Amino acid sequence: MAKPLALDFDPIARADELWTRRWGAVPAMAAITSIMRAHQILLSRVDAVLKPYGLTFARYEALVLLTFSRTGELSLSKIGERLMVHPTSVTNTVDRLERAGLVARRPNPLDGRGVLATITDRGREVVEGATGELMAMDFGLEEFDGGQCREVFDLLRPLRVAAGDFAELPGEGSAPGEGPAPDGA
Amino acid sequence: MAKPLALDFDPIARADELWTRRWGAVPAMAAITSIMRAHQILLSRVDAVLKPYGLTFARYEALVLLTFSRTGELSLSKIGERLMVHPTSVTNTVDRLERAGLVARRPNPLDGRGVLATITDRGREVVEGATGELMAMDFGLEEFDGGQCREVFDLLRPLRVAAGDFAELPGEGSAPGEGPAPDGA
DNA sequence: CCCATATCAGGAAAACTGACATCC
DNA sequence: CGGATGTCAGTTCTCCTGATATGG
Repeated sequence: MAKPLALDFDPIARADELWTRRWGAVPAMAAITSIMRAHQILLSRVDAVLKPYGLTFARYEALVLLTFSRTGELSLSKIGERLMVHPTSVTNTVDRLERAGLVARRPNPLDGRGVLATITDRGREVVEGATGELMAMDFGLEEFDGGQCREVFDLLRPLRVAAGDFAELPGEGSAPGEGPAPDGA
Repeated sequence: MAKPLALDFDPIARADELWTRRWGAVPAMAAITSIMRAHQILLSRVDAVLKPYGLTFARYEALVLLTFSRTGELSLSKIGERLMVHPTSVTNTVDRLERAGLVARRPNPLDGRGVLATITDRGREVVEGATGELMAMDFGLEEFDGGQCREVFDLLRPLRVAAGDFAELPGEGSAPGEGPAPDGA
């Protein structure tokens, strides 16, 4: 597509060699660099698909989250909590979704301080369309099968636990996808 | 540190359940979300360490790259190639490093179009100090051992290959750090 | 009163596009 | 000339830091 293969060697593996020679073995260096680059690649792939919908991945995630709630609405604080983003970022995200007519704001009847974001019909249409395209390209992970995706999830999970994203529940079982649900929904 | 455990469940696993119920199993969704979040966590950890040095991770990477070259200097185009960033981003990064006195620019004597970025003595001091601190905290991957870091690298490598970062060389061996891993997958 | 919720102002960082001068 | 190298201008997006009005 764009670049016809810039390098004839793996830049991260090369850096790891030089690093080891100078400062000793630091496997974490290759790992973090890999994650950074993977993030960059995936974000660009996904954003390219989302662009025609006027969405970014962050906005898309917020929209999906709303479709997951029974009533189609959530308080901004809950959105921030689930998506692990700052309150000001939530405000910004909802602002843009609102301006695009994909969500609507309304005061929380149960809490005078709070604001609820409600997904609109157009919002649901957009999510539906974008999701179809994203699923068709496996969210940018086309070269990974289900097992490898699962490996990524499992491997990275301890990091999220350590970061305090959530408490490890002993009885739950961490499985996404399979688990108690076989396939039939 | 900051938040006392916001959730009592794994938000990604939860999303995956709801997703499966609505659109069918899409293991890529949990994988990409995990990578996005891991990126965010690691970047915030590393940037916190780098901040006192007036560095970001991107600038730190550029600085390290310069120490890897024998002469301590590289053309901007080569920096961009290795770090996988756009020319304008390289210009910006070098601008800031130059303003901080960590690198110096000079015209490339071998190519009138080119510019070389040379690391200064202060630049070397700063890299040395920052690297010591980063290694002490395993680049934010303290909860991972060497084998797990290696797993992350191996798992994510096909993505970089597919993105055209570099050509897969058959004779080379992909191993960073040690050679053939004992832990046969 | 203290805390939570949300917003606003403003700044920093990174990425991208397009245009451009320069040189191979 | 076509192509590569940097730079500049300008836009978008995200994140973060206060400060603030309002309500629990």
